[in-house]
Amino acid sequence: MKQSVMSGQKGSSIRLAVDTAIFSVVDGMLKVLLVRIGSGPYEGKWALPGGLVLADESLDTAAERVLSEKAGVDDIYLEQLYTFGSVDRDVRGRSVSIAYFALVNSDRCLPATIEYYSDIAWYDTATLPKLAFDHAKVVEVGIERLRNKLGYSNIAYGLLPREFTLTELQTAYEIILGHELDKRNFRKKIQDIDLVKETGKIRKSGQSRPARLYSFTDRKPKIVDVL
Amino acid sequence: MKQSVMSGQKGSSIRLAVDTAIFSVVDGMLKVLLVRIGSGPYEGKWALPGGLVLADESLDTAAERVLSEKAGVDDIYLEQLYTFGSVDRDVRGRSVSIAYFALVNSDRCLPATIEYYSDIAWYDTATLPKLAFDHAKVVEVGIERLRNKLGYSNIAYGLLPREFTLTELQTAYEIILGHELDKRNFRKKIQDIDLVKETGKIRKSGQSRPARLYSFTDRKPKIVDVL
DNA sequence: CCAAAAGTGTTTCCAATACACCCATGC
DNA sequence: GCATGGGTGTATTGGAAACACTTTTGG
Repeated sequence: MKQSVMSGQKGSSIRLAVDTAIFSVVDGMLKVLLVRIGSGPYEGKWALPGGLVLADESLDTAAERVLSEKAGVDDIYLEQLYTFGSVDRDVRGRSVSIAYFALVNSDRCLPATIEYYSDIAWYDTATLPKLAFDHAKVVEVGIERLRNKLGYSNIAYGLLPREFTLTELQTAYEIILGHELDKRNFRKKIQDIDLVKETGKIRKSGQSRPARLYSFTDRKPKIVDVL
Repeated sequence: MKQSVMSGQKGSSIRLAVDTAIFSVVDGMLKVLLVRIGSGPYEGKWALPGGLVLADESLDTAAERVLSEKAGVDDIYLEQLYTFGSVDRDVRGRSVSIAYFALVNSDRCLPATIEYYSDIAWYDTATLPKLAFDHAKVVEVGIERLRNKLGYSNIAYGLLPREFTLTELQTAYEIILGHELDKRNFRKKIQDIDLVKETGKIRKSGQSRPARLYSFTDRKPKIVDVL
């Protein structure tokens, strides 16, 4: 019983991967970015973008690199979600995956939005195809994290463009939470807790009153009681 | 850009470990169980109990096994906390550690409470020694998780004996949260949300009024609005 | 009857909810 | 002048917070 920490066992040679669930609000739906696997036993299946962790990079760095290489996005909101390590999660052999959670602005130009890429696409989270590995679970945990965190943080800055109307902000919240919010109460709360600031600009939107444009007061993760 | 998922890189041979921060409320303090490292570059340093993940066990299983082997505890509250993977977290070479978070009842007989073991001990979280690796960070994240979760779950069942008084329950909350609670409001809330039930028994405690004994209605993790 | 901890009710206040109307613009 | 979405104020209510006294026991 008097052993030292981490002694006695030989190196276990478990493959270590990062997989990221990238969420965005597109066309009034909460979507997640999927890629099609090109070879091996999972060929043709959809999965989250992911890759192996290299020996000389941290987990966060690995996630950023994979995001850039596989999904073509950089500098987006990214946080660690959960680590999955069932023995049988990958038929090719033992692997452990550190799942990440990312958010992109709907206005960002993504490869997936370009026709050319037939093996990468946004999928509505409400109607996902069967996913490889345990990625369905990753998406589920990711949505849960997103819903919770909307309520007590400014995380929404990762989803909206730099400037937006309060109606757009509210709509994003409604889509993610899956239910409607009272307009007056929402605006009151948002303005109470200095989550956003007026830009002074307005946006004309056809035959109706123009809307004021806002931006987040802070584009770094912050804890605030939003709802 | 059209690569498949997890292809192209060779196996990275990163050592994979689990490390667990085991918390308990002892002698009016929030304590964490530490073990002394017996050999190698970290010899003599204190660290969380941990060990390598074996090739044929899941992460949760590895955490349970290590808990049993290194700390002598079984069947306690355990959940995954966060995964740490800085490149330089271990001078012996690249390693990634899946940190776990555990709770034990103060009445459970632990090896650490027996004089014989000089290399395992409960430390007050307020006055920890320097810890090996990034274990100080693990403890910090664990305490944060514990504090948050007390407020919206029945997680406290992991810390209290099967039967306890409401004063004992309140005291545990106060110690962990680090501030006092109003007795009447606390009891009102606790009784509203059927967190605990009366056992019918009472405990005599010297020259004062005997206290009713309660037990948790549920000893499985549950989401409830406690505070 | 005194000490020591258990146990209980009421008032106050603030924040969440519910709800309906006016405003600015384009056509 | 009307259709469209933008923008605001108030009344109600329910829960959190603050607060003090009575009860039961042992010595």
